[in-house]
Amino acid sequence: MQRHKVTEVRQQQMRCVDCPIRQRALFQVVAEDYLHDAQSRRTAQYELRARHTLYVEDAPALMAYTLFSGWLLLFRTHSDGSRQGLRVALPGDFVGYAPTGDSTYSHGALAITDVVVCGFRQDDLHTMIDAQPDIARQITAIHSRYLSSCESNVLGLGRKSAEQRIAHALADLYHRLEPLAAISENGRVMPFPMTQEMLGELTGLTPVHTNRVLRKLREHGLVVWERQKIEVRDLEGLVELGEYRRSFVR
Amino acid sequence: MQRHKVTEVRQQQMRCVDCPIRQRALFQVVAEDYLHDAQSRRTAQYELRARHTLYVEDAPALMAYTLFSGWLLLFRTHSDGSRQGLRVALPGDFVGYAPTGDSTYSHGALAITDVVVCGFRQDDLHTMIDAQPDIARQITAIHSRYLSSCESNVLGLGRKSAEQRIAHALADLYHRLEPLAAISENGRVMPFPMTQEMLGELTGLTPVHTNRVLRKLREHGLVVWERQKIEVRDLEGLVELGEYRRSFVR
DNA sequence: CGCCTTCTTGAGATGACTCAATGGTGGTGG
DNA sequence: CCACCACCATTGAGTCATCTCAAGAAGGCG
Repeated sequence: MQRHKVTEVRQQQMRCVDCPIRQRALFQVVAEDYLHDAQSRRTAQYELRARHTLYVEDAPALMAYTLFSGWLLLFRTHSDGSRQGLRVALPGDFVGYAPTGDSTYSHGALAITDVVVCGFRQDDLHTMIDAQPDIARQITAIHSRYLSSCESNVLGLGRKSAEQRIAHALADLYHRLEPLAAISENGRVMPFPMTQEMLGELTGLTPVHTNRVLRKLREHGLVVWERQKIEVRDLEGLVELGEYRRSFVR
Repeated sequence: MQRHKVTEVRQQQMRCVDCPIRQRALFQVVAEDYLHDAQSRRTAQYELRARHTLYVEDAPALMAYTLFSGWLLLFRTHSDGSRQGLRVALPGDFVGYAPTGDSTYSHGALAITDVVVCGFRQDDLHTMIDAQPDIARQITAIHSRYLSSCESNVLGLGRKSAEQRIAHALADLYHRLEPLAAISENGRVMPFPMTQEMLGELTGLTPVHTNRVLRKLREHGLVVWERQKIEVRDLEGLVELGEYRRSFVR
């Protein structure tokens, strides 16, 4: 437990870019013709600046989003104002889905970097699900992965040391960034637009302790923190320390 | 983090009671005729004794289960052998679902009490989903609730004190037992078949500290622990301390 | 060029853990 | 029917991981 207060977050009116779906992360298995149908629905592309929120917890869940570019931090807020990170969403991820029309978001979503998303109205998604069982299967599959990843977080926060939790988080991001071709050629440097404070929110640590742990990881020759980047010196060691299981994320 | 070792768990061959579905917690919105179809599929009722596992993490997820009677503890195991509880499943809950045929269980399920479950083959569930979008919607709704509850656990383990976490867990169980008519008439006593050790697993605490926290809660006049029972003296206080939000569970 | 955010390090406090021992309680077998 | 045993709950004493408060250094941006 910790009571560290978090830097304030700005709210921003999203600018609608209003162009059709470019990517189909959500729709990989959907037939072309149906995808065409999806495009005719009121989906739209939005831009959001870093440090602004895409949606906030407990608000009516009107839209769900596929992330096109940038990173999002999904989080829950504690009564003392501190944030607990739940998951980092990367390009291709599908966030904010709610199963019924009257649901609220169970968490907030904060733009770590500038972000482009494709928004879907939940109503439309529900209609699509009823028409296309494939989509339903896909959404349950997505939810299962998130659930599994969330369970990993519970295990980590409940049982693992700070070092293990950070190692796990970094190994996770590395393995999820790899298929996005976001890792440098030699496989050592990954982009890391989060602050240490955010990494602490994700792993349940104070910024101060996060920093100390990163120093330890550097001293152990596992990773080196650089502004906006992390050099992974020993991926195997990171995976092993964090007890990262690849299968749990995607 | 804690390294406390957990008492060993027995494996048991499940006895198949081989009688048709009696309850339809999973199928509340499914048309009667389809339910009939479901009964013709190879669903079966099983009994499992307390302290035995229904399924273990990483095993191929062949079956999913609707819990008829008894309590289950869903958990993940840490490399040091300690267990982290994820959720207590109560009668009516649907557990062990996997979205694809080749998935493995992301967690284990341990019988807290003697238990009766109805087992479904995942293959059959998938077939049913494809035929009946309603079921898909229902499963996504169930998953969304579990996900939300899991997110609450992450928030709790990351940000809340031991007292708050235990208060949250007890408030949660109280509110979920109420609709099952499991609370005593005066609304004060709830059945509590878990050991303090298990409650500690669920809240990320050692048995010893769990005990101390329960003493504090008693001294504050919130709850009184009795063998197999908990007397809730101040439900409001419990909810407030644990920051329990009813909507997050069901 | 100066301010603001982020990172870094030190020193001390504290919540939760570990080890250890005692006391109930219910089940089981002689 | 009683005695024993296994499991669970309880309490004490000491340790350790992580937190808090505090201050300084290092970049980036207007």
